[in-house]
Formats: sequence, C-alpha cells, structure tokens
Amino acid sequence: MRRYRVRVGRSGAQPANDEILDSQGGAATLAEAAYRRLRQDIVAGVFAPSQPLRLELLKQRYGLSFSPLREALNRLQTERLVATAPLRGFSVAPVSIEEMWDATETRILIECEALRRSIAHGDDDWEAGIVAAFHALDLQVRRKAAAGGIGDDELIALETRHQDFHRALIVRCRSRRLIDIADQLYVETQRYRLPTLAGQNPAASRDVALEHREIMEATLARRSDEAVALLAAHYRRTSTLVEAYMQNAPAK
Amino acid sequence: MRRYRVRVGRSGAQPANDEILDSQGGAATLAEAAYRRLRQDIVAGVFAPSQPLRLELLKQRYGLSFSPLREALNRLQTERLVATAPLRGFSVAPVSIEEMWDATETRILIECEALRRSIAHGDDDWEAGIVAAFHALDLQVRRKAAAGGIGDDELIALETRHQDFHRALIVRCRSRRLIDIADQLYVETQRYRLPTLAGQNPAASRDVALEHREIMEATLARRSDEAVALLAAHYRRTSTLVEAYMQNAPAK
DNA sequence: AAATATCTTTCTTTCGAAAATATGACATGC
DNA sequence: GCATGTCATATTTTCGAAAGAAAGATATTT
Repeated sequence: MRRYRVRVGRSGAQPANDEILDSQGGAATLAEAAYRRLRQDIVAGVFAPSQPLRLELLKQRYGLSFSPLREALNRLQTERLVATAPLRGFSVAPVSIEEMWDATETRILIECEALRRSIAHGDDDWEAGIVAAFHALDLQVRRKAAAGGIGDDELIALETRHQDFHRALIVRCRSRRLIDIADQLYVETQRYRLPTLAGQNPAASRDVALEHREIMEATLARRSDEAVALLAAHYRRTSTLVEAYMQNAPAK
Repeated sequence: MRRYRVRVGRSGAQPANDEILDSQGGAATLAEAAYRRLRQDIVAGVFAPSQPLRLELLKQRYGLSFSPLREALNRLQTERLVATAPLRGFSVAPVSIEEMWDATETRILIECEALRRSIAHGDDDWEAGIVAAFHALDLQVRRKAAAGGIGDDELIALETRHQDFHRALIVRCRSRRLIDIADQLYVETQRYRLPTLAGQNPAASRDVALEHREIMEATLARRSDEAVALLAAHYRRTSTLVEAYMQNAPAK
C-alpha cells in the first residue's frame, strides 16, 4: 500500500487545523517537506560542501521518490545552496571565503536599506515585535549560557529566534523583495556560521547579546545612521571570526 | 518511439560543439528548455498574469511530460514569475503597480551599488565591453526606428542587447550575487515594460538612446555619483511611464 | 428552501520503470 | 608507452500511469 500524503487522518477526532504541524513540519506536499529537510541538512553540514547529492542516496535517506526530491533540489539551486551541472546531477554548493564575504556584504547592503525604511515607517506593532523577538532570543541565549553547551533542538530554536530578531528589525521596510532577499542571505550566511559554533571557545571574546541590544536600542530610538552602522559592524565582526575559523580548518 | 534528448545526432558530420544552438536554445536537458521557454512566454505575456498554468495544457503546448515542466515551474516560482499554492497547482504571478515599483526600486538599490563598485574596479576590458554593448544596442534601436515598427524576433534581439548593455555596466562589481539579483530583477521589470512597447506612441516623448549614452559617458569618465543618479532616473522614468500605461489598461 | 452529505470530475502530486548519458575500465592500434 | 576506441556500469533524466486532493454537481435530509 502506498502512502502518498503527508497530512493524513483528517477524518479523525482532530479538527482540520492547517496550523497543526505534522512530522514534516507542516508541509502540505512531499516536495515541500523534502525542500525543508534538505535545506536544513545542508545548512547544518550533514552534507559536506561540494559533496555530490546522489538521488538514490537521498531517496533512501528521506524515504521519498525522485520527483519531490528533484523539485526540492531545483529550488535550492536557485537559492545557491545546491549546485548542478546538466546530466551530472546535483551537489552541495561549495564554500569559500570569497563567497562568504560576498554573501555578508550583500546582506549588509540589503538589510541596512531595509532597516532605514523600517525606521522611517515603523509603527507601534513593529516596535513591539522587535522587543518581543529580542526577549525570546535573549532567553534562549541565557539558557545556553547556563547549560554550558547546547543540544541540537536547542540550537535550532536559537537560530530560529536569531533570524526572527533580525527579521523583526526590517519587517516594516514595505518591500517584499528586500525581506525575501534578506531571508535567503540569512540562510546562506548561516551555513558558514554554524560550523564555528560547534567547535568553539565557550566564553567568546565577544558579547553578541550586547550587540543585539545596542542595535535594538538605536533602532527604537529611530537613530538610523547609528542603527545601520551597528548592524553592519555586527555582521562584519561575525564574518571576520568565521574567516579566521575557515583558515584554520579550510574547506571543511 | 521516444525522443528523450534534445541534443541528438552527435554521430553525424557535425562536430560535437557545445556552443551550437539547437531548437531549445542550447539547453542540455528538457527541463532547462522548458524553463527558458516558459520564462520567455510569461515575460512576453503569452500567458496573462494570474492565469492558471494547467499542466495538461503546458504538456501539449511544449510537447513535454510533467517532470521537466514541474522542474521549470519550481525554478520560476523562486524567481517570482510563477505563483503556487500547495495542491492547487501553478499560475502566472500576478502584476500590480506596487510590485512593479518594488522591483524597480530594489533594482536601483542593487544596480547603483554594483555600478559604483564597477567604476571603482573596472579595467580596459570592462570599458570596451560597455562601448561594444552600447553600439550593438544602438544599431538595433536605429534599425527599429528606420523600419517604423518591429517584428517579434527583432524585439527579442533588442531586449537582449538592452540587457547586455545594462549588465556590461555593472559586470566588474566583483559580486556574483549583485549580478544575479540584477539579472533576475531585469526579467521581473521586463514583464511590465514589454506590454507598453507593443501598443505605444511611435515617437515617444523621450530619448532613451540619449539616456543610455549619458549613463555610459558618466561611467567611462568614472563620475560615480553622476552615473548612479542617471541610472536611477532612467529606471524611474521608465516605471513612471509603465505606471501610466497600467492605469489606462489595468490588470491586463 | 436551505443545509448537508455524497458522488463525479478535474487536476495535482507522486511513483517506479525505461531511456539516455556520463564515467571508468579495458582492449587495440600506432 | 601513449593515444584512441569500445564496452560495462552507475547515474541522471524523462515518461506514463496511478494515487490523492479539490471543486463543483447532484442527491438527501431537515
């Protein structure tokens, strides 16, 4: 018997609530589920950069057939996480220091402009969203610091809240494109940032929480130039550390 | 008998030259060919905005099967030319004045930054490329003006050279991402621009060729601020005209 | 008549196999 | 020994059909 649908059992006691998450993370189609899982695994380094992504392997790993996998890989290709050559299949997009800096500087260009516009147009809801996102992020950071280390699930939660905070800053820029490009570049840079978090100094020589707080405060005070400068410095500082890490353990 | 491959007859008298264009425009796979043809047809307005793209229809129109079509549609979705809702298929992305302006302003942000960097880093080859692209564009523009109207093939040639010119300006920006984003936004704005060219005033109240020449001259003279201002004004002027056109013939 | 349930039709999504290509090993000729 | 051609295998790409969901039509109940 085949099992096509991810979302099953609608006729049961449960109401047909679209928000309920199933095992695939709420995806309505297998292709969507494959997209999310593949992206997650690439960013997390489950597949090493430049590694070929053989369809047979993916088929077994995810229990899916060719079609949804190919759809997912095609989408990831346009997002620069997957590389492909005609008739030679797919592979994880390679990494390099140059690409990392390109992603970083492009992100700075996009997000700084988006932040300026958000500061110009932001309303009370926008401010509340920033404060809330910062607080949620801060809680998770403290939890990590208290526990010393961090588990996989907690790392995912931390990363989600980190992205939510940075997105909350720019969400009122009134440009769908700026937000989408920023989201995409977040994932690209995340790929470089995550490996450095794994094998790293516990008490870093850097107070990331403070940087976030300063960005938030300048933003809420509507000091555009200062907020933008802090944001750019924040990203460049991270990338400098990542670069140093990559030079020690190159082409991981 | 099935015919899978686009590129056939390699064993014949012809050398195996990868640059030779076949009927699919040099695509090595059917999925790639489907991607190009679909994009072309969407931009050219063969499919109206918001129109559902039924797979059965596309299958007949392009003589392809589901798989390559779905791959193409998935890629076009991440490029904002196609919209999709899970289990409800694909449709042409809708158009609106707001979206047009968002695409325009984002493009200005990206291309102005890329132009500044190109001016900073450009070498002799870069300058030669700009001059060559401008000349090729100019020839085609004069050809159009001389003939009065323009055929479909000539319009495609004109658009290609137009894109080539604008790309030549920014090609030395040393950022793959800026160039890729600019390419994508070019296609998005092209969608809005093309319909206005079809039903339009012959001798427009605007000398586009002159605008191009001024942009080129400021660029070659390395006057960054002026070049960037001219480029932005160039794009905004076009979009203003497109907006006027759309308000007369809304939601075409 | 209105609301609800059931059926039909239409379309999307997924699968598994078939076809085509690339890759690498092996043999052959120079 | 080196280049060239041929064959076997691994992999991608494509197809056609089957399964599953959505939308609309029809029947049934209140």
